[in-house]
Amino acid sequence: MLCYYISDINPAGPANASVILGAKRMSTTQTMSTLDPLTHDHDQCIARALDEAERLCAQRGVRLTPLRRRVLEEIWQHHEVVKAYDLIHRLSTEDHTVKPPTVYRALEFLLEQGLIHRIESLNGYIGCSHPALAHQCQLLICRGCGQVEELDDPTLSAALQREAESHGFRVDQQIVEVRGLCPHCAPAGADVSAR
Amino acid sequence: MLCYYISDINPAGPANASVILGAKRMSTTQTMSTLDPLTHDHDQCIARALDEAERLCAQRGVRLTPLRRRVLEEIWQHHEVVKAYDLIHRLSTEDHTVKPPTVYRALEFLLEQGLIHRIESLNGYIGCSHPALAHQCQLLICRGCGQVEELDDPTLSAALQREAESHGFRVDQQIVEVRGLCPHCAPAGADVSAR
DNA sequence: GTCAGAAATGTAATAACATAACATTCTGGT
DNA sequence: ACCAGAATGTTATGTTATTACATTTCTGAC
Repeated sequence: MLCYYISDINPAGPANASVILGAKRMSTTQTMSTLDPLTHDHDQCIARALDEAERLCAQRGVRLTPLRRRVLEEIWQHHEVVKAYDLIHRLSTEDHTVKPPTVYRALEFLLEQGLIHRIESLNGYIGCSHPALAHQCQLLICRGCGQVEELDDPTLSAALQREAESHGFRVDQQIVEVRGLCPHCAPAGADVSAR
Repeated sequence: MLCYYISDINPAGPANASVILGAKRMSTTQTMSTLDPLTHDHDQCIARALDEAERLCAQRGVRLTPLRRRVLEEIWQHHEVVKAYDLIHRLSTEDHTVKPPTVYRALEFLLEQGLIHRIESLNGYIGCSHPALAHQCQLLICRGCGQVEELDDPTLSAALQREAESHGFRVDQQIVEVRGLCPHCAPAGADVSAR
Protein backbone atom coordinates (compact mmCIF):
# COMPACT_ATOMS: atom_id res chain seq x y z
CA MET A 1 0.00 0.00 0.00
CA LEU A 2 1.99 2.88 -1.18
CA CYS A 3 2.24 5.34 -3.94
CA TYR A 4 5.25 7.25 -5.07
CA TYR A 5 5.53 8.41 -8.60
CA ILE A 6 7.80 10.67 -10.46
CA SER A 7 5.65 13.47 -11.73
CA ASP A 8 5.95 15.42 -14.89
CA ILE A 9 8.03 18.50 -14.73
CA ASN A 10 5.97 21.36 -13.44
CA PRO A 11 7.56 24.69 -14.30
CA ALA A 12 5.11 26.53 -12.09
CA GLY A 13 5.45 24.12 -9.20
CA PRO A 14 7.51 24.07 -6.01
CA ALA A 15 10.97 25.01 -7.16
CA ASN A 16 12.64 21.64 -7.01
CA ALA A 17 11.63 19.73 -10.08
CA SER A 18 15.03 20.18 -11.65
CA VAL A 19 16.34 17.32 -9.60
CA ILE A 20 14.43 14.89 -11.76
CA LEU A 21 14.95 16.64 -15.04
CA GLY A 22 15.27 13.33 -16.83
CA ALA A 23 11.78 12.09 -15.99
CA LYS A 24 8.95 12.63 -18.45
CA ARG A 25 5.59 11.22 -19.45
CA MET A 26 5.10 7.55 -18.71
CA SER A 27 2.88 4.55 -19.29
CA THR A 28 1.92 2.14 -16.51
CA THR A 29 0.84 2.34 -12.92
CA GLN A 30 3.24 1.01 -10.33
CA THR A 31 4.15 1.36 -6.73
CA MET A 32 7.15 3.38 -5.88
CA SER A 33 9.76 0.87 -4.99
CA THR A 34 9.50 -0.79 -8.35
CA LEU A 35 8.72 2.34 -10.30
CA ASP A 36 10.60 3.17 -13.41
CA PRO A 37 10.35 6.94 -13.57
CA LEU A 38 9.66 6.63 -17.28
CA THR A 39 6.64 4.41 -16.95
CA HIS A 40 3.83 6.10 -15.09
CA ASP A 41 0.63 7.13 -16.78
CA HIS A 42 -0.29 10.03 -14.63
CA ASP A 43 -3.49 10.85 -16.49
CA GLN A 44 -4.73 7.42 -15.54
CA CYS A 45 -3.50 8.00 -12.02
CA ILE A 46 -5.53 11.20 -11.68
CA ALA A 47 -8.56 9.58 -13.23
CA ARG A 48 -8.43 6.70 -10.78
CA ALA A 49 -8.15 9.02 -7.80
CA LEU A 50 -11.12 11.09 -8.95
CA ASP A 51 -13.25 8.05 -9.74
CA GLU A 52 -12.51 6.60 -6.35
CA ALA A 53 -13.42 9.91 -4.73
CA GLU A 54 -16.72 10.05 -6.62
CA ARG A 55 -17.50 6.52 -5.61
CA LEU A 56 -16.70 7.03 -1.94
CA CYS A 57 -18.61 10.29 -1.66
CA ALA A 58 -21.65 8.78 -3.34
CA GLN A 59 -21.44 5.81 -1.01
CA ARG A 60 -21.18 8.09 2.01
CA GLY A 61 -23.91 10.45 0.91
CA VAL A 62 -21.67 13.50 0.84
CA ARG A 63 -21.31 15.85 -2.08
CA LEU A 64 -18.17 16.00 -4.16
CA THR A 65 -19.17 19.31 -5.71
CA PRO A 66 -17.47 20.65 -8.85
CA LEU A 67 -15.33 22.93 -6.73
CA ARG A 68 -14.23 20.18 -4.38
CA ARG A 69 -13.58 17.85 -7.27
CA ARG A 70 -11.57 20.55 -8.99
CA VAL A 71 -9.40 21.10 -5.90
CA LEU A 72 -8.83 17.36 -5.57
CA GLU A 73 -7.92 17.20 -9.23
CA GLU A 74 -5.36 19.98 -8.82
CA ILE A 75 -3.85 18.26 -5.83
CA TRP A 76 -3.45 15.12 -7.89
CA GLN A 77 -1.78 16.90 -10.81
CA HIS A 78 1.58 15.84 -9.46
CA HIS A 79 2.83 13.65 -6.67
CA GLU A 80 4.23 16.64 -4.89
CA VAL A 81 3.09 18.61 -1.91
CA VAL A 82 0.58 21.28 -2.87
CA LYS A 83 0.12 24.50 -0.91
CA ALA A 84 -3.25 26.12 -0.32
CA TYR A 85 -2.19 29.32 -2.04
CA ASP A 86 -0.91 27.35 -5.03
CA LEU A 87 -4.44 26.07 -5.38
CA ILE A 88 -5.84 29.57 -5.07
CA HIS A 89 -3.60 30.71 -7.90
CA ARG A 90 -4.26 27.69 -10.05
CA LEU A 91 -8.03 27.99 -9.69
CA SER A 92 -8.10 31.71 -10.32
CA THR A 93 -8.63 33.13 -13.79
CA GLU A 94 -8.45 36.61 -15.24
CA ASP A 95 -12.07 37.29 -14.53
CA HIS A 96 -12.42 35.40 -11.27
CA THR A 97 -10.14 35.33 -8.27
CA VAL A 98 -10.67 32.44 -5.90
CA LYS A 99 -10.46 33.59 -2.29
CA PRO A 100 -8.72 31.71 0.53
CA PRO A 101 -11.84 30.50 2.35
CA THR A 102 -13.07 28.83 -0.81
CA VAL A 103 -9.98 26.69 -1.05
CA TYR A 104 -9.64 26.08 2.67
CA ARG A 105 -13.23 24.88 2.87
CA ALA A 106 -12.69 22.46 0.03
CA LEU A 107 -9.51 21.22 1.69
CA GLU A 108 -11.38 20.77 4.94
CA PHE A 109 -13.97 18.64 3.21
CA LEU A 110 -11.38 16.53 1.44
CA LEU A 111 -9.48 16.01 4.69
CA GLU A 112 -12.65 14.98 6.51
CA GLN A 113 -13.38 12.45 3.81
CA GLY A 114 -9.83 11.14 3.95
CA LEU A 115 -9.27 11.99 0.30
CA ILE A 116 -6.18 14.04 1.03
CA HIS A 117 -3.56 14.28 3.74
CA ARG A 118 -2.24 17.45 5.29
CA ILE A 119 1.51 17.61 5.68
CA GLU A 120 2.02 19.52 8.90
CA SER A 121 5.71 20.12 8.51
CA LEU A 122 5.21 21.81 5.14
CA ASN A 123 1.76 23.36 5.48
CA GLY A 124 0.82 21.43 2.40
CA TYR A 125 -1.45 18.74 1.07
CA ILE A 126 -1.24 15.57 -1.02
CA GLY A 127 -3.76 13.13 -2.37
CA CYS A 128 -4.40 10.07 -0.25
CA SER A 129 -3.38 6.89 -2.00
CA HIS A 130 -5.97 4.66 -0.40
CA PRO A 131 -8.91 6.71 0.81
CA ALA A 132 -11.33 3.85 1.10
CA LEU A 133 -10.28 2.96 4.61
CA ALA A 134 -9.54 5.15 7.57
CA HIS A 135 -5.90 4.77 8.45
CA GLN A 136 -2.96 6.29 10.22
CA CYS A 137 -0.27 6.70 7.63
CA GLN A 138 3.41 7.53 7.59
CA LEU A 139 4.59 10.07 5.06
CA LEU A 140 8.06 10.00 3.57
CA ILE A 141 8.81 13.49 2.31
CA CYS A 142 11.73 14.00 -0.04
CA ARG A 143 13.58 17.29 0.26
CA GLY A 144 15.12 16.64 -3.13
CA CYS A 145 12.11 16.38 -5.39
CA GLY A 146 9.33 17.37 -3.01
CA GLN A 147 7.47 14.15 -3.59
CA VAL A 148 5.75 12.17 -0.90
CA GLU A 149 5.47 8.47 -0.37
CA GLU A 150 2.53 7.38 1.72
CA LEU A 151 3.11 4.31 3.84
CA ASP A 152 0.48 2.53 5.81
CA ASP A 153 2.29 0.20 8.12
CA PRO A 154 -0.25 -1.01 10.68
CA THR A 155 2.55 -2.41 12.81
CA LEU A 156 4.11 1.01 13.19
CA SER A 157 0.87 2.79 13.94
CA ALA A 158 -0.12 0.10 16.40
CA ALA A 159 3.24 0.34 18.14
CA LEU A 160 2.91 4.10 18.47
CA GLN A 161 -0.65 3.76 19.68
CA ARG A 162 0.39 1.17 22.25
CA GLU A 163 3.25 3.32 23.47
CA ALA A 164 0.98 6.35 23.87
CA GLU A 165 -1.65 4.32 25.66
CA SER A 166 0.94 2.91 28.01
CA HIS A 167 1.40 6.49 29.20
CA GLY A 168 -2.32 6.83 29.75
CA PHE A 169 -2.78 8.86 26.60
CA ARG A 170 -5.93 8.54 24.51
CA VAL A 171 -4.98 8.87 20.86
CA ASP A 172 -7.06 10.86 18.39
CA GLN A 173 -4.60 11.18 15.57
CA GLN A 174 -1.06 10.25 14.67
CA ILE A 175 1.15 12.58 12.69
CA VAL A 176 4.16 10.73 11.34
CA GLU A 177 6.30 12.53 8.81
CA VAL A 178 9.76 11.45 7.79
CA ARG A 179 11.94 14.04 6.08
CA GLY A 180 14.86 12.94 3.96
CA LEU A 181 15.78 11.82 0.48
CA CYS A 182 13.86 9.41 -1.71
CA PRO A 183 15.66 6.64 -3.61
CA HIS A 184 15.80 8.80 -6.72
CA CYS A 185 17.35 11.78 -4.97
CA ALA A 186 19.54 10.03 -2.41
CA PRO A 187 22.29 8.95 -4.82
CA ALA A 188 22.71 12.58 -5.82
CA GLY A 189 22.28 13.47 -2.18
CA ALA A 190 25.54 15.32 -1.94
CA ASP A 191 24.13 17.81 -4.43
CA VAL A 192 20.91 18.34 -2.57
CA SER A 193 21.56 20.79 0.19
CA ALA A 194 19.19 21.21 3.09
CA ARG A 195 15.84 22.80 2.33
CA MET B 1 12.75 9.50 29.83
CA LEU B 2 9.76 11.68 29.82
CA CYS B 3 8.35 14.81 31.23
CA TYR B 4 4.75 15.77 31.65
CA TYR B 5 3.74 18.15 34.32
CA ILE B 6 0.64 20.02 35.20
CA SER B 7 1.55 23.64 34.98
CA ASP B 8 0.26 26.53 36.98
CA ILE B 9 -2.72 28.29 35.62
CA ASN B 10 -1.67 30.81 33.05
CA PRO B 11 -4.40 33.36 32.46
CA ALA B 12 -2.54 34.76 29.46
CA GLY B 13 -1.77 31.35 27.99
CA PRO B 14 -3.40 29.18 25.33
CA ALA B 15 -7.05 29.23 26.19
CA ASN B 16 -7.43 25.81 27.69
CA ALA B 17 -6.14 25.96 31.21
CA SER B 18 -9.62 25.80 32.65
CA VAL B 19 -9.61 22.07 32.16
CA ILE B 20 -7.16 21.70 35.03
CA LEU B 21 -8.57 24.39 37.24
CA GLY B 22 -7.87 22.30 40.28
CA ALA B 23 -4.12 22.19 39.80
CA LYS B 24 -1.91 24.73 41.54
CA ARG B 25 1.63 25.20 42.79
CA MET B 26 3.50 22.03 43.64
CA SER B 27 6.53 20.56 45.31
CA THR B 28 8.56 17.72 43.82
CA THR B 29 9.83 16.70 40.42
CA GLN B 30 8.33 13.63 38.87
CA THR B 31 7.69 12.03 35.55
CA MET B 32 4.25 12.24 34.17
CA SER B 33 2.78 8.87 34.64
CA THR B 34 3.31 9.01 38.35
CA LEU B 35 2.76 12.72 38.72
CA ASP B 36 0.45 14.07 41.29
CA PRO B 37 -0.68 17.37 39.81
CA LEU B 38 -0.29 18.94 43.22
CA THR B 39 3.35 18.03 43.69
CA HIS B 40 5.55 19.63 41.11
CA ASP B 41 8.03 22.34 41.95
CA HIS B 42 8.04 24.15 38.70
CA ASP B 43 10.55 26.78 39.79
CA GLN B 44 13.01 23.99 40.29
CA CYS B 45 12.00 22.52 36.97
CA ILE B 46 12.78 25.77 35.14
CA ALA B 47 16.03 26.18 37.00
CA ARG B 48 17.17 22.72 36.05
CA ALA B 49 16.36 23.26 32.40
CA LEU B 50 18.27 26.53 32.33
CA ASP B 51 21.26 25.13 34.19
CA GLU B 52 21.41 22.22 31.81
CA ALA B 53 21.23 24.60 28.86
CA GLU B 54 24.06 26.73 30.26
CA ARG B 55 26.14 23.65 30.81
CA LEU B 56 25.57 22.23 27.33
CA CYS B 57 26.20 25.51 25.55
CA ALA B 58 29.42 26.08 27.48
CA GLN B 59 30.49 22.56 26.68
CA ARG B 60 29.73 23.07 23.00
CA GLY B 61 31.33 26.49 22.79
CA VAL B 62 28.15 28.23 21.70
CA ARG B 63 26.68 31.30 23.36
CA LEU B 64 23.51 31.14 25.40
CA THR B 65 23.10 34.92 25.30
CA PRO B 66 20.74 36.73 27.67
CA LEU B 67 18.14 36.94 24.92
CA ARG B 68 18.34 33.26 24.08
CA ARG B 69 18.28 32.33 27.73
CA ARG B 70 15.29 34.56 28.24
CA VAL B 71 13.39 32.91 25.41
CA LEU B 72 14.21 29.46 26.75
CA GLU B 73 13.08 30.55 30.18
CA GLU B 74 9.76 31.76 28.80
CA ILE B 75 9.25 28.51 26.95
CA TRP B 76 9.80 26.63 30.20
CA GLN B 77 7.35 28.76 32.19
CA HIS B 78 4.74 26.09 31.68
CA HIS B 79 4.62 22.64 30.20
CA GLU B 80 2.41 23.85 27.41
CA VAL B 81 3.04 24.60 23.79
CA VAL B 82 4.32 28.13 23.32
CA LYS B 83 3.78 30.12 20.14
CA ALA B 84 6.38 32.45 18.64
CA TYR B 85 4.08 35.44 18.90
CA ASP B 86 3.32 34.63 22.53
CA LEU B 87 7.03 35.01 23.13
CA ILE B 88 7.09 38.29 21.23
CA HIS B 89 4.35 39.62 23.46
CA ARG B 90 5.84 38.26 26.65
CA LEU B 91 9.26 39.75 25.93
CA SER B 92 7.93 43.12 24.88
CA THR B 93 7.57 45.95 27.37
CA GLU B 94 5.99 49.39 27.20
CA ASP B 95 9.21 50.97 26.00
CA HIS B 96 10.54 48.16 23.86
CA THR B 97 8.74 45.99 21.35
CA VAL B 98 10.48 42.77 20.43
CA LYS B 99 10.24 42.13 16.70
CA PRO B 100 9.56 38.74 15.09
CA PRO B 101 13.07 38.10 13.74
CA THR B 102 14.49 38.50 17.21
CA VAL B 103 12.38 35.70 18.57
CA TYR B 104 12.62 33.50 15.51
CA ARG B 105 16.41 33.73 15.59
CA ALA B 106 16.51 32.73 19.23
CA LEU B 107 14.15 29.84 18.50
CA GLU B 108 16.36 28.76 15.62
CA PHE B 109 19.37 28.68 17.92
CA LEU B 110 17.54 26.73 20.60
CA LEU B 111 16.27 24.24 18.03
CA GLU B 112 19.76 23.77 16.60
CA GLN B 113 21.08 23.08 20.08
CA GLY B 114 18.27 20.65 20.76
CA LEU B 115 17.10 22.68 23.72
CA ILE B 116 13.56 22.94 22.40
CA HIS B 117 11.30 21.05 20.05
CA ARG B 118 9.09 22.52 17.40
CA ILE B 119 5.58 21.14 17.23
CA GLU B 120 4.72 21.16 13.57
CA SER B 121 1.04 20.50 13.95
CA LEU B 122 0.59 23.53 16.21
CA ASN B 123 3.27 25.93 14.99
CA GLY B 124 4.55 25.94 18.53
CA TYR B 125 7.49 25.10 20.70
CA ILE B 126 8.23 23.29 23.95
CA GLY B 127 11.32 22.76 26.03
CA CYS B 128 13.23 19.56 25.39
CA SER B 129 13.25 17.30 28.41
CA HIS B 130 16.61 15.69 27.73
CA PRO B 131 18.69 17.97 25.54
CA ALA B 132 22.03 16.33 26.31
CA LEU B 133 21.66 13.73 23.61
CA ALA B 134 20.45 14.01 20.06
CA HIS B 135 17.30 12.00 19.71
CA GLN B 136 14.17 11.42 17.67
CA CYS B 137 11.31 11.89 20.04
CA GLN B 138 7.60 11.26 20.02
CA LEU B 139 5.36 14.03 21.29
CA LEU B 140 2.03 13.36 22.95
CA ILE B 141 -0.03 16.52 22.64
CA CYS B 142 -3.13 16.90 24.76
CA ARG B 143 -5.99 18.85 23.23
CA GLY B 144 -7.51 19.21 26.67
CA CYS B 145 -4.81 21.04 28.58
CA GLY B 146 -2.37 21.83 25.78
CA GLN B 147 0.45 20.08 27.55
CA VAL B 148 2.99 17.90 25.85
CA GLU B 149 4.63 14.71 26.95
CA GLU B 150 7.93 13.98 25.29
CA LEU B 151 8.69 10.32 24.74
CA ASP B 152 11.96 8.97 23.50
CA ASP B 153 11.31 5.39 22.58
CA PRO B 154 14.32 4.21 20.59
CA THR B 155 12.41 1.12 19.51
CA LEU B 156 9.78 3.24 17.83
CA SER B 157 12.21 5.56 16.12
CA ALA B 158 14.31 2.62 14.97
CA ALA B 159 11.24 0.86 13.59
CA LEU B 160 10.23 3.95 11.66
CA GLN B 161 13.76 4.43 10.40
CA ARG B 162 13.92 0.80 9.30
CA GLU B 163 10.59 1.03 7.52
CA ALA B 164 11.64 4.18 5.67
CA GLU B 165 14.97 2.67 4.69
CA SER B 166 13.26 -0.45 3.41
CA HIS B 167 11.65 1.84 0.86
CA GLY B 168 15.01 3.21 -0.12
CA PHE B 169 14.46 6.43 1.80
CA ARG B 170 17.34 8.18 3.53
CA VAL B 171 16.04 9.68 6.77
CA ASP B 172 17.06 13.14 7.96
CA GLN B 173 14.41 13.75 10.56
CA GLN B 174 11.37 12.10 12.08
CA ILE B 175 8.32 14.07 13.05
CA VAL B 176 6.08 12.05 15.32
CA GLU B 177 3.22 13.86 16.99
CA VAL B 178 0.30 12.15 18.67
CA ARG B 179 -2.80 14.24 19.26
CA GLY B 180 -5.29 13.20 21.87
CA LEU B 181 -6.08 13.41 25.56
CA CYS B 182 -3.62 13.04 28.41
CA PRO B 183 -4.46 10.93 31.46
CA HIS B 184 -5.66 13.99 33.34
CA CYS B 185 -8.00 15.16 30.61
CA ALA B 186 -9.17 11.82 29.22
CA PRO B 187 -11.55 10.97 32.08
CA ALA B 188 -13.34 14.23 31.43
CA GLY B 189 -12.94 13.57 27.73
CA ALA B 190 -16.61 13.83 26.97
CA ASP B 191 -16.43 17.46 28.05
CA VAL B 192 -13.46 18.27 25.91
CA SER B 193 -14.68 18.91 22.41
CA ALA B 194 -12.35 18.90 19.47
CA ARG B 195 -9.90 21.78 19.22
C1' DG C 1 -43.68 23.32 -8.84
C1' DT C 2 -42.59 25.98 -4.92
C1' DC C 3 -41.08 27.04 -0.72
C1' DA C 4 -38.25 26.73 3.56
C1' DG C 5 -34.16 25.30 5.61
C1' DA C 6 -29.69 23.57 5.05
C1' DA C 7 -25.54 23.33 2.61
C1' DA C 8 -22.27 25.42 -0.17
C1' DT C 9 -19.98 29.26 -2.03
C1' DG C 10 -18.64 34.28 -2.44
C1' DT C 11 -16.50 38.35 -0.40
C1' DA C 12 -13.99 41.58 2.61
C1' DA C 13 -11.23 42.09 6.21
C1' DT C 14 -7.83 40.63 9.21
C1' DA C 15 -5.30 37.40 12.19
C1' DA C 16 -1.40 34.34 12.74
C1' DC C 17 3.02 32.69 11.35
C1' DA C 18 7.52 33.55 9.22
C1' DT C 19 11.45 35.53 6.51
C1' DA C 20 14.39 38.83 3.63
C1' DA C 21 17.41 42.50 3.58
C1' DC C 22 20.10 45.61 5.59
C1' DA C 23 21.82 48.56 9.77
C1' DT C 24 23.83 48.59 14.20
C1' DT C 25 25.90 46.78 18.33
C1' DC C 26 28.42 43.51 20.92
C1' DT C 27 32.28 40.16 21.77
C1' DG C 28 36.64 38.08 21.78
C1' DG C 29 41.26 37.85 19.84
C1' DT C 30 45.23 40.45 18.77
C1' DA D 1 42.30 50.24 20.50
C1' DC D 2 41.11 47.71 16.40
C1' DC D 3 39.22 44.20 13.61
C1' DA D 4 36.18 40.37 12.18
C1' DG D 5 32.48 37.79 13.03
C1' DA D 6 28.48 36.98 15.77
C1' DA D 7 24.38 38.69 17.51
C1' DT D 8 20.69 41.81 17.62
C1' DG D 9 17.70 45.67 15.88
C1' DT D 10 14.59 47.46 12.31
C1' DT D 11 11.64 47.84 8.33
C1' DA D 12 9.14 45.74 5.21
C1' DT D 13 6.88 42.06 3.30
C1' DG D 14 5.71 37.23 2.29
C1' DT D 15 2.97 33.20 3.57
C1' DT D 16 -0.69 30.67 5.80
C1' DA D 17 -5.27 30.66 7.76
C1' DT D 18 -9.68 32.33 9.83
C1' DT D 19 -13.77 35.26 11.06
C1' DA D 20 -17.97 37.18 9.86
C1' DC D 21 -21.43 37.90 7.02
C1' DA D 22 -23.84 37.95 2.24
C1' DT D 23 -25.50 35.27 -1.54
C1' DT D 24 -26.44 31.25 -4.14
C1' DT D 25 -27.55 26.45 -4.74
C1' DC D 26 -29.49 22.20 -3.40
C1' DT D 27 -32.82 19.10 -1.22
C1' DG D 28 -36.85 17.43 0.68
C1' DA D 29 -41.64 18.34 2.28
C1' DC D 30 -45.68 19.72 0.70
